Amino acid sequence: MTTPPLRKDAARNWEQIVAVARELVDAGVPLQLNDVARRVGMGVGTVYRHFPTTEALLETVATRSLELLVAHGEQALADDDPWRALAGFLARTIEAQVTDASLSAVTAAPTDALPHTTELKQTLWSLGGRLLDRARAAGVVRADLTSADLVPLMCGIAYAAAVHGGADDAVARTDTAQRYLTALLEGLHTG
Amino acid sequence: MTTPPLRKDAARNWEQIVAVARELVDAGVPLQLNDVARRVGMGVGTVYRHFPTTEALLETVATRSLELLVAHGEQALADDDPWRALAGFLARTIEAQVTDASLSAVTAAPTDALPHTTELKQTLWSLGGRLLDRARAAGVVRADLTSADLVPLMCGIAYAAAVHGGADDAVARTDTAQRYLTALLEGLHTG
Amino acid sequence: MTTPPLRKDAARNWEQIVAVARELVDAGVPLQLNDVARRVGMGVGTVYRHFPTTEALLETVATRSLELLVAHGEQALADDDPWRALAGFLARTIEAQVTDASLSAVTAAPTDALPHTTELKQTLWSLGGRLLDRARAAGVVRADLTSADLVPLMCGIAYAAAVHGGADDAVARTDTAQRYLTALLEGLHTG
Amino acid sequence: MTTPPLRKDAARNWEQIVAVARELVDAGVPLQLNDVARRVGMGVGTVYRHFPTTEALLETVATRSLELLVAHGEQALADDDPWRALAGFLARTIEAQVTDASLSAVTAAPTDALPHTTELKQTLWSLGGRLLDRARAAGVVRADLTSADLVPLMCGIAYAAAVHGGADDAVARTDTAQRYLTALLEGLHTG
DNA sequence: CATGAATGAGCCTTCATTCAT
DNA sequence: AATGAATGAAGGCTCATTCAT
Repeated sequence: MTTPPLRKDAARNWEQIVAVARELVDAGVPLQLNDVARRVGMGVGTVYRHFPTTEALLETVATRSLELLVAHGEQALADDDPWRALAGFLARTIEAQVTDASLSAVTAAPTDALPHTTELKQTLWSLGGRLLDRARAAGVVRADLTSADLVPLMCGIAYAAAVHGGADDAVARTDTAQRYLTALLEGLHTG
Repeated sequence: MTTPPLRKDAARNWEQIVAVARELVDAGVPLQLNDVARRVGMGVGTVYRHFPTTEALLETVATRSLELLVAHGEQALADDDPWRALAGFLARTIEAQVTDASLSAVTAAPTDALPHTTELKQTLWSLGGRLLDRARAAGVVRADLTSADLVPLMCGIAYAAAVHGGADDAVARTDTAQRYLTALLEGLHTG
Repeated sequence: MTTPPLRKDAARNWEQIVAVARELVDAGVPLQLNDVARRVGMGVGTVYRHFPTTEALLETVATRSLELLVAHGEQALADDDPWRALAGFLARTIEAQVTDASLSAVTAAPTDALPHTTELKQTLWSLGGRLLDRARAAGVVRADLTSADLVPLMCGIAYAAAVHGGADDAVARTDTAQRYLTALLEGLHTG
Repeated sequence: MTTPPLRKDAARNWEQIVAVARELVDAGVPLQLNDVARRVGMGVGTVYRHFPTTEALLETVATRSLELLVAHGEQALADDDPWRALAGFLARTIEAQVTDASLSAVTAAPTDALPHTTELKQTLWSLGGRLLDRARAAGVVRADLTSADLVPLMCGIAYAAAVHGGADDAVARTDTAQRYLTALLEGLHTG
């Protein structure tokens, strides 16, 4: 549910705004509501009506990625192998973070602008926690790793890949990030 | 050498500016040259004469930490145990990053304002590279880890600790960071 | 007659809008048509249809007070004692002004948005004028006081009480205003 | 002391800003810092440096009037006749309020932007209080009139004159105001 | 008739940088 | 060399009013 407003034309505007915002995010341009408005060719007020703050818009852009991750997390829980399930989930998370700049920003943010974002994040952390618990119960992961570490570690790896790779070349960044994740997982793996 | 200008009073001004900037950095306040000038009780022009940009001032604040790390890196090379030398060096690096906000910013920056900063960073990366090479030669570290990964990984861990711990409580952040480093080193260690 | 439109549902809308507006006025919140619409749960357009401007709505809110004052003025004319009649009328006027923020605004305004408001105000000034004329004819009031002074003086006293008393505490403001009126009347009284 | 900054050119700017602001105030145009800047032909920042808020500028414009009133109040204290002293002081106050729109605004404001304004206002109220006390001690004024009533009453009379006279024609407004003051004083006078 | 999305002028404020004194 | 006043682009946000649905 991405909660687009009801009226047909308003919905189209909403879509357009988000689309332009996504392009800007992908291009590494910091979101500015006035700027977005100008690019979409709408009045500032329209953009403000749909997204009262930059954060609200950014979170909306990040929503799709969050939802995909949630979907994957739920599938992962069906995996018999607790370690494979956890590792796969984390790999997907990293890939998404590195690919989608809005996701890394929203993930690292301590507070959210939209309730929906908070829900999604909580769902996601909870899925991660369950995957981690299963792994810990199976004795395949370091005992001192808690579910509160998952998000920071994923953010850290994505950040490391960004520092390594510069702003451009998402592919290279993805490779680097997966390499870092592999090393880290090696360190977290037990049994 | 931190390149203080020659004349006595100018040198005192320089020191004062850096001192105030360090306080601001430690307090988490973003550096603004006008702001610094007001707090030091000098004209903006004076501050601009010494530090043409915010980055120049920030790098100057970071210099001490960089120098200390270099010093430690050189000592580490004297250590007989290649793994212990590398691990110790990285531990110090992380601790410094978490403790000194200017350091993490300068370290992650792709470009430098001051030539001196570039030199220091290169020296430091080179020391890290040599420590890594020794460890690789001794077969105690994953072969796919290159010296270009060291900085990003350290930045990533510091970032992860920041995401975990929030802005306050440097002690808790340090603990977290060391825990993350331990896990990562476990993954990098071989033999 | 406060001119409510004819159709039943439209009339209900009209009532609701005015009711909410009165609450806002009483709470000291500046009227904004958008704001009112949101609070009433109607579209802006509906509110605009009924009240083309903020002033129109404000005047409508003030209408009840104006009508009550007119009623009192008519009763006052029946009083045998010209001075008591005038003084009583002014006391009521002041009380209303201090109590009802919409009234003071509408009273002091040089122009009106609604013809009905203009009528009411003229009726009221005319009543005041007749009360004043009677008093002057009886020689109980300063000769240099004209009917054109009545409104300004009442507005002035209400304003004075507001300056004295701050925004809150309508009771204290009423007391103050009556005290000021008493002093002024003492000055206006003759014979 | 109107505290103009020290440097020669800055002082000239300060003067120009205040001069333009005074014109705007006299013309009944609401002060806006950007607007003032444009009219003076300066950058916005310059105006903001001198006057951080609209209120600060308005109070600066009002300062001259406040100072003149203080001066008159001090002279009034030298008058042997307590009633004449008080009445004269109030007459001057009213005249200034009616003539200078900045003064009436600043006088009625519950809080001040500039400390200097607060000082001046307090000095003025204190002078008024002393004149009132003398009159009360001499038994020539109503006992229930306190020094806290002086300001509100003066503001009220000025407001009444404004309601009566409309925006233009300061002369007519002054006459009206003095007439109202006369009536009020008659009411306050005793003995 | 009712709705409420869209508009965009207009106001406010900050801050990096320059340059006259 | 030091000072700090001036600049003005840039960005943020609100709100009265219109008009397509």
